[in-house]
This record gives sequence, structure tokens and C-alpha cells, in this order.
Amino acid sequence: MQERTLEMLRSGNRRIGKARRQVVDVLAAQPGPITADGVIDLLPGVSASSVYRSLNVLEELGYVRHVHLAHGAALYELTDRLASVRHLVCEVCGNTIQIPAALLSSLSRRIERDYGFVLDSGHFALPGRCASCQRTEPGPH
Amino acid sequence: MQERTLEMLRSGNRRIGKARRQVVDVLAAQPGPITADGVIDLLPGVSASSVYRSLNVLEELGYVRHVHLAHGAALYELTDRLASVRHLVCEVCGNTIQIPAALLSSLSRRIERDYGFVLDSGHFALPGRCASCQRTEPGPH
DNA sequence: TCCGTTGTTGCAAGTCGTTCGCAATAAGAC
DNA sequence: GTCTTATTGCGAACGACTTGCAACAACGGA
Repeated sequence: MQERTLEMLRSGNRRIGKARRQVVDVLAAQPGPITADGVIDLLPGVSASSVYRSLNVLEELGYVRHVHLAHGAALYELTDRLASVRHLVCEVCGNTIQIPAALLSSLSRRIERDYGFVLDSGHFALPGRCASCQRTEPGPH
Repeated sequence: MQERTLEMLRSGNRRIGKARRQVVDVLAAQPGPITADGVIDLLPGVSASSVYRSLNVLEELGYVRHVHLAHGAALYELTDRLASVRHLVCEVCGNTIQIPAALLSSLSRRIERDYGFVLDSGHFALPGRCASCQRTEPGPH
């Protein structure tokens, strides 16, 4: 774990226990977003509640963010990774496609200008149907 | 209840029981989206499971749609009403703002063109901060 | 109008994702 | 090494739904 990360983790009366350290390692090793359950499965020696608590602490510290899907568990991803990326999630097959966050910027600007509302576009994934699930029957979602 | 609605409800081996009829009435009386729990509260004589089941059936029939928020319970709204409207939901105060669905159309087109992904923009609400909650501390969401 | 089929309802229990209370453990400052 | 207190694990609780099951009641037909 990098010194920079350790410093971040220790800021604000924080300590680094067994669970926290392992959760950080798992997150850092992911190429993309992962669910809390995914982390739990990768860390059989760590209790589920500790994983959830660690994820929350790491989020407070700005190390990760979570993204909601229309249904089911949230996805966690390193903050710096998420900064420039948004997610499309297929409602049929569940696959996620990453798109540049910039694609949403004109919509964001428009909404802020017209409604004074600041979009938090990193906080939700865009649901829909991917190319290969176009012809599939509609899901129960 | 209109004849047109009754017909729709009776299509596909459906019957109209006490709960279903009342749920339809409540939905029709709403000026905007409502949660399942909101419907349940308005119908003390109807069981929660019947409300959920009715909402699901009505959704299959195309009478309502549900919209997910980043957190908490989904919102239900008449399909024809939702057709032209999308929702902004403030993560701080919870208020929802309706915006024309058309605002999302260029984004939708772009995503479909570039990724073959068809956005289901009616299925999620856009989270963020409304004008009056701009300066509030970030929520735990 | 009564009948029978089968969709609908209510209740309680179950599921999924996540949070919480609590006592035991262990970081890290001194 | 000591001591304070953050962190952990466990199990119970939670919110939002879903489901199994037996009782009930629509509605098409006789």
C-alpha cells in the first residue's frame, strides 16, 4: 500500500486494522467497479459488516465512491477512477459499459442553468439495453 | 374508473379485485410520483403485499412504471404521465423536480450511436442537489 | 342465478442489501 | 509496555420487497 494512501487512511483519528487494509487492497486491485458482496467473497476471513464499515469509512475519506444501479447492490470504485468515467448497465445481462463522464457535461450544465440543480452523475449508473440484448424480452425490472 | 382502464386491466386473464381497483384509484389521483409505501398508507384496508402485487401487475399491463432513486423506495407513476417527464431528486432534502424528457434525448442518441446502448432514462431519477441545498454538507449517501 | 375455475387477497415468513449494538480486540501515541 | 479508543466480528435489526399458502371472490358459462 502506498504511503500516500496510508496517510489518507490515518487522517482524522483513523487506524488501519486488518479488515480495512484488506478492503483497500481488494479495491486497488480491481480493474473496474465491484459490489460490497464481491469484496466480501474475496475476503473470507473478514466479516461482512467490517467490509461495509470499511467501505463507508473509505468513502468518507474520499478514497472510494459508490454508484447505484437501478436494482440490486451498489458498485464501489476508486474515486480517482470514477472521476472521469460513468457507467451504462444493461438491465438484461447486467454488463456494464464505461463511458467518458464528459458525455454528460452538457446535460449537467443545462440542468444547472435551467433548474439550479447540480447533477451528481457519478452516483448512479445509466440503465438500458446493451447492443446484444436489444431484442430480448423486457425484464421484470 | 374509465372503461378504457377497465379493459386494459381485464386483458390477459386479469380480474379486478378490491385491492387492485383501489390502487388504480390512488395512482390516478396522484399529481406526481408516489412510493409503494405512500399507496399502502392511503389504503389502510389493503395489505402491503397486495399493493406491491397490484403495482407489479399494473406495470406489466403498461399502466404504471416505477422509477428508482439512488436510495430508498422506488416511485410509481402513470405511464402516460412519465412518458414525457424525467425526475431530478435532491439527495439532501429529497424533493423531486420534473424536467422534460426531451432534455435527455441528445444524450440518449449519442449513447445509442456510440455504444449501441439504448438508454432507459425513465427508469431512474437523476440525483444531485437542488438550488436551496447547494451549500449543505454532503449526505451519507 | 347458481357453478366452477382460477385469478386475487391477506397473512406470515423469507430474501436481499445494508446497518447497528455490543463486547472483545488491537492500533498507535506516549 | 500502557492506555485510550478505533476497529472488528457476531448476530440481530432494518427497509423494501417478494413469496408460499390457504381462503376468497371475479367473471364466463350453464
